[in-house]
Amino acid sequence: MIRRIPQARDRGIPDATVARLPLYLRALNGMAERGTATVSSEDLALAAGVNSAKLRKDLSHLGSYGTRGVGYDVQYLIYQISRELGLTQDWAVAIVGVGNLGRALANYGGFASRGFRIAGLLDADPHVVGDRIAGLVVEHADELESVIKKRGVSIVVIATPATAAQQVCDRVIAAGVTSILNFAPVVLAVPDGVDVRKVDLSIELQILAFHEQRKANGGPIMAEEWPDGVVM
Amino acid sequence: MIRRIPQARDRGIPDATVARLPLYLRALNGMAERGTATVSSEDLALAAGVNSAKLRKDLSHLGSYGTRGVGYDVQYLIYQISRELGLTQDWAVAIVGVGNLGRALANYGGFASRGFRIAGLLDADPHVVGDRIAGLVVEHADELESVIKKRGVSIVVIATPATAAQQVCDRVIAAGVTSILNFAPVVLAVPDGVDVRKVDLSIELQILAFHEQRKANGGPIMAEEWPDGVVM
DNA sequence: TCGACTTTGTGCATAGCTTCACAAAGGCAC
DNA sequence: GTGCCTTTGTGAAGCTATGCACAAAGTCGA
Repeated sequence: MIRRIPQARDRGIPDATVARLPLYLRALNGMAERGTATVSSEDLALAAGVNSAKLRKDLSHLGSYGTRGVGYDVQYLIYQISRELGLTQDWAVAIVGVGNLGRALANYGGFASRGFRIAGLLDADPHVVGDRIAGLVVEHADELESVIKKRGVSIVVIATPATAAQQVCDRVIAAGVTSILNFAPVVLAVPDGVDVRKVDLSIELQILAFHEQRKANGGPIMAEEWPDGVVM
Repeated sequence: MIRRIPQARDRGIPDATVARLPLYLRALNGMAERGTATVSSEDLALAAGVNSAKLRKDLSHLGSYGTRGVGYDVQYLIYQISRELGLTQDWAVAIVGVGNLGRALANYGGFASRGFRIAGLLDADPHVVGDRIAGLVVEHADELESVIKKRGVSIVVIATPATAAQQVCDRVIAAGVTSILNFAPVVLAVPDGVDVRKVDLSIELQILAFHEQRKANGGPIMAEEWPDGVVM
């Protein structure tokens, strides 16, 4: 779950908008690569898979960066969104837990290109410590606090088994980290002021199963359960 | 004209509720393992990391399964939520793209325990085809349609590079699949009736970076001073 | 049986998000 | 400049989600 942070009154950008900005950014980067100079809200919305009114309202929270009758300058908008998201600076990220998932994350190219630098890989298993992955040597989990402090890590990714997650979480918070991305299937308990985002692979499948079952049953309302409140 | 009135037993369950049911289910499973027979909304909400009123409202969409003065029977509630999510049946899942992420997914234990059976691993790379992962032999992507049809695959996980994702998507839809979990960083174009859920690792980090930047800048007060800072 | 106590299920107010629809603003041709 | 065209930015309306607060419904001891 995401803990809400008190936001600026004037420039408090809605959470729903923040969650979509990376989407716009990716669509814009694709356009920039293809040499597109300007783009209308209609076209950008299409590329990002949202409705154009929503896109315009989202962008209006950042400022008035479009030109009426023309659209948005691709490069300028990339810059503004990047700045808003904090991607114009370099973020040092540590990944704790170098199992299959941790390795996948370490090798994922989408991080480096967006200002996220993997500054440490840590694991508690002596058999894994010392391995070289994505150009980094895996360090022992005992080094967690020192890695965080020495390398200025401000975001930690937890990719450990569920049983270890809370302990790792407590330690990184004690070491001053306030942003955590959690892949372990547990609800982490954190004090106020710490942001936790959770990615749960099995939850997504369960949501799909729910909808799939519904399709298979021939519609949203099963005859046997037809409610009294339905009016014809 | 049919008008749907939100009500207990109405099968139209809000998306926000569906997204939380797996969370409750996990908390309940933990309690069942520890031998807890009944649980109050207060305690279950605590374990799932939500507010107890929200939990009760969510559960009320499934039906009236609690006992006032006592709480919810853990086993019974597990059954009801599982049934609602469609987890009492077996789902055959195919994973396309056996890179680091595909391997991580294939080895992830959280699937099998919830009725998701990995029925196929496919990849286009001849060097990977034939590898044995999590008890399955990787098959060539050319076999996609036949694997889907022969093994009754109803959910496909796309863990390919971005460039291959849309093509894979088109093929699985043509083969009759209507539920897709996409890990590739692209917006998939799909016809009506097809469900796509997206997990994007870098988006989550970008959202964290946004909040982290806010904290670092001293919070709401500072925000007011940015707007006209940079001119292009 | 009764009364005290616990906990659910939900009406209601509020907050947040989405979408529509259009005036305002800019470009462009002449 | 003037008029026309395109597209933004946003007020307002409608919809969905959240959380409070409490009546209703149950348990339990005496």
